[in-house]
Amino acid sequence: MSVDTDKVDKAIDMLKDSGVRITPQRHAILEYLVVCESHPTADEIYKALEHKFPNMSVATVYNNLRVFKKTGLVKELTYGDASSRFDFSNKQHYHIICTHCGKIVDFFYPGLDEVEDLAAQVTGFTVNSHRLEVYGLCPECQNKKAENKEKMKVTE
Amino acid sequence: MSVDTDKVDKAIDMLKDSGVRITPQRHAILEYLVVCESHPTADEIYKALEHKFPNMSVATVYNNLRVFKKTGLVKELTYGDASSRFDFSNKQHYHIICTHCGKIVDFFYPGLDEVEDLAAQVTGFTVNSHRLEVYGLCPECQNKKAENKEKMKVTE
DNA sequence: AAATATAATTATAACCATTTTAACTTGATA
DNA sequence: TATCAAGTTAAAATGGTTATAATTATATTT
Repeated sequence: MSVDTDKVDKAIDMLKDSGVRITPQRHAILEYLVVCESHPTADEIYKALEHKFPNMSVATVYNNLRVFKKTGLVKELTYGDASSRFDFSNKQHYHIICTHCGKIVDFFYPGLDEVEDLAAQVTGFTVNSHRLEVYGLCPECQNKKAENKEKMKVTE
Repeated sequence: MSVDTDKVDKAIDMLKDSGVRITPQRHAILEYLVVCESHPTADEIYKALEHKFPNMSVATVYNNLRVFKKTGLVKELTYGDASSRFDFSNKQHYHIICTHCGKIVDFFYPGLDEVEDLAAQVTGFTVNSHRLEVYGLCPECQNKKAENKEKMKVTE
């Protein structure tokens, strides 16, 4: 709890230093991103806070997520047609995503700087960042799959 | 040309083997994906073929891209709100994307299997695939930036 | 080659995440 | 207190993608 409060306070300070006004809505959105320990969509954030701010607009959520993105506090994970997810992150990390249920789990892996270096050399680009995602089946969905196979055998 | 024709023919055979009917529209979309040597959006494909198929619907383009994706012939690159891009790919490769003009360039980099292995170990997932993108400034946009700085100096 | 069944295509409307707009409110500053 | 910029709100607009239902093409069987 106090760790989270600390995280939020640090983030707030960082925003103030960047000249960003701290409104109650901003504070609440940021706090939720830290506390929820997941990768919520804009709508999830909106719904989670509507009891506290019955008049808050979705636009406010989107506006402020954009503000947070600019400062680097928050990263947006885009998925085509589906909703983006937003990730409050201090440390560089990657995501592994279940292709069956959509669950997202963080993992750490150092040393992809060389990929950036090689890409820069080969293409002539100057490199700023990269994105890596791994796709597969989470343990729960593996079990479900196994159970279904069992059922099939029985009813055969 | 003959290399491309060969690629298309192989892809067609592969589709037939998977029990996919080859319609004129399918053939044209596939051919365009091979020949265009880029990563077109669904709308770009649609526009590129409308002189050949004046009655073709966008839905047909989307439907068939989905069919191609299922067989593994085509990969979808998603970018949140913006249009997906579609990539006809035989070899495993990655993309470097200009954050200024949006240009996408392919590059090769072997040996990210270990990332998959580590992610699987740490998370308990079974891994199928991964996605890596590098972001930066393409040479052209680097030049433009440099030119603008020069201009600033002159008019100062 | 004709008949049949299945799959694909078309045109249109619907969907839904996100952004835009314009009016209004708040907060900081002079 | 007046003023100005920034933030918020509510509603409408945007735009990529998908669903629907009717029509047409394709493959298979007779």
